[in-house]
Amino acid sequence: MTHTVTEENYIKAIYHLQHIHDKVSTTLLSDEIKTRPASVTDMLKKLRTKRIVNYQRYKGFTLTDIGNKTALTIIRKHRLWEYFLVNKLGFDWDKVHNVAEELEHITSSELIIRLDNYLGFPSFDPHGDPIPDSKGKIKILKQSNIMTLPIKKMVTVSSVKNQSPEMLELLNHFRIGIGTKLKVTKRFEFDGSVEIKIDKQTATIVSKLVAQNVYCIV
Amino acid sequence: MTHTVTEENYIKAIYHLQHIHDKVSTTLLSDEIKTRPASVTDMLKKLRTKRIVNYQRYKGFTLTDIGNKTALTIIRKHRLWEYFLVNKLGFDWDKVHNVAEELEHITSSELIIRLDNYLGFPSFDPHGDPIPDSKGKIKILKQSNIMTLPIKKMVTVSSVKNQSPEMLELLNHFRIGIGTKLKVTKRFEFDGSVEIKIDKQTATIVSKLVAQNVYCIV
DNA sequence: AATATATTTTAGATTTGTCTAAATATTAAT
DNA sequence: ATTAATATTTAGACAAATCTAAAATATATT
Repeated sequence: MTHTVTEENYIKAIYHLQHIHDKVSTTLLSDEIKTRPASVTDMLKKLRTKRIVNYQRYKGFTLTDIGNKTALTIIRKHRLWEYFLVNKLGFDWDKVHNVAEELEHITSSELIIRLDNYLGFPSFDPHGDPIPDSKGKIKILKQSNIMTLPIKKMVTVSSVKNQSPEMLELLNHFRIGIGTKLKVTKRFEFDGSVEIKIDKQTATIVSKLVAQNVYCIV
Repeated sequence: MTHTVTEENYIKAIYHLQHIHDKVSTTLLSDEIKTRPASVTDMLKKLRTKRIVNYQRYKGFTLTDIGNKTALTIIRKHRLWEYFLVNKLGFDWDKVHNVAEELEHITSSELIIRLDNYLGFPSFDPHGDPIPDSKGKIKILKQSNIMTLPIKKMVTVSSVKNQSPEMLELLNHFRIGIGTKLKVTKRFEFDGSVEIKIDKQTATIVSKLVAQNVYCIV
């Protein structure tokens, strides 16, 4: 079964929303995709006939097993391309999302097999997000965000939740990236900000918002 | 100025036809693109308003300077991707066209600059076709096809004119590729076929049609 | 439970790129 | 130089994905 680029973008968006909200609504999806709710309804009907979503009018919708599998292959492609862009072409990790957004829709499956092999079968993309393998299987790490970390324990940054360009720019400025080692040295009750030492050296203070979004392996 | 994928395909097709026919007609283009002449007429009007073609109804059309430049950047992308697919991902040279056909429409110009750099600024793609540089400049080689080669002169295969999968499959079978060294040992008047020695070893006979399509540097 | 508010869906229109069939212009042939 | 054949364009329709405005349904409030 093949899908248009638009269909793939809907599938990916539904998958994404299902993992951050326990209920996905037409409005929520329309907001994510930047279309009108009426357009979402039209697309849901189309995806229903393709057996990608379970959908009944006024009763909400979820991805079917097929839909989930499809989403995972799109995400796999996206993250492999991100890995390629950063580790082979030397892009900054905060500049690759939009390009990968286009590359993920290239249809050749041989291309992805070869790309995966060329990259050495990576398990995580440059933002620390897991790359599904060819069967759609994902490696899950036990991670904690900086807010919940014990004091003075050395940890390794493993992923970033909010991946807006603004957030990534900020982290770049702090020299925080995937793999960076750091420890929490102090917490400030007043505003929730946290003092951290990066690579045992410079002490910096990051806001609560940043601390909540940066995840580490303990 | 940005273009849709469809527009880009038209631009590329016009460019291509202009280089193999001295006059390009609506029908010829419709045949190349596999659409109806009526659709071509519609698109020509659209491309005219975008200043990509000079077009007057019933009087034919040509690419403008802008159109030519646009075509060259698309071709540049196509051929860089072909180079990548063959030389980095290990695709066979006869299997890359369709994938490159998709990749050429990825819009990021930074991507192409970085890809070019990553590949070492190649001047020719895996079929021996020149890759326009970032300014659209093309390196031209003096080449002759096997039909016009002097007897017993050692030459190097530099490009293949007809790049249909069938032709490329045939050349693969003969172990003829870009860079292969060969010499003509005999010509047969009867059907125009030619005996060649590849890499000084095996003598093979190729048909007139093959001989006409394989170009070499003398 | 009745009403107000918010959400979702339908109906009908729009844009892009395509099509068919008919009309018009060009080229070739007698 | 007409006529015949061929090529091109117009007119009108269609599918995909979107939109607006109105209708239908669900949820929240009193």
